[in-house]
Amino acid sequence: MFKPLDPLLHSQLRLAVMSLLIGVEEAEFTFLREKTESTAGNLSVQLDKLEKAGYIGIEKSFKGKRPLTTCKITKVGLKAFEEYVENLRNYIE
Amino acid sequence: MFKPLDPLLHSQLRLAVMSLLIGVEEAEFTFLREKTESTAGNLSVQLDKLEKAGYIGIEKSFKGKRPLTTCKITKVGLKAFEEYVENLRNYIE
DNA sequence: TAAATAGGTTTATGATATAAACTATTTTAA
DNA sequence: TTAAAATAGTTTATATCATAAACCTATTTA
Repeated sequence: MFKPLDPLLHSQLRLAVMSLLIGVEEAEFTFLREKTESTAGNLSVQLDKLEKAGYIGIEKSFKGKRPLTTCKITKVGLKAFEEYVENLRNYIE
Repeated sequence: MFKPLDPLLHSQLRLAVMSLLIGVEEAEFTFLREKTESTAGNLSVQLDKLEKAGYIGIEKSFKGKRPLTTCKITKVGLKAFEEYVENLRNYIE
């Protein structure tokens, strides 16, 4: 009936990040920060967790002379997200 | 875009409880415990929080000689749940 | 060249979810 | 008839987590 909800995704900010990443090829740190209206510190921590779980990939490079962090959802992440949503539906429908 | 999710509802067990209470006139503690597969301690704590927020009403009585705790969703609780679900949709659709 | 901005990371803390331990009563088994 | 187990919870302890504050380094601007 109520399947457990992946604690990594059952978090407002991480869920928002995953939601954003599903719609795009890849996204920059600042883009995610603006869209989620989060602080940089919080976003940084949550991105780390998603990366460690293998849900997203993070690439660090430079845009001109400034550091650039680019995020991309992985197959594992996409699958986890879909399963989370599927499970969540039992709670809200 | 991403509206904040009511922290009181963005919790697996409390959400499950509210989900159950929406479907019924009222529900006993033991019913909720079985359906959610939670421990009694956890359930007790979460019911308290829902009650303190005014999302549910709790009545204590007796069934025969044994204590009986009965829970019921309130109008405030129903509205909060509906708003939560509405906000959540932005994250998962 | 001092101050502000950009693009983050690390650290501190307060809140939260959860289970373990506990209470009180009732039923069952020996 | 009393010891043990079950019922129906509550209280307490803990470990984790989300979050923002503080911090860092390089770059741009006044």
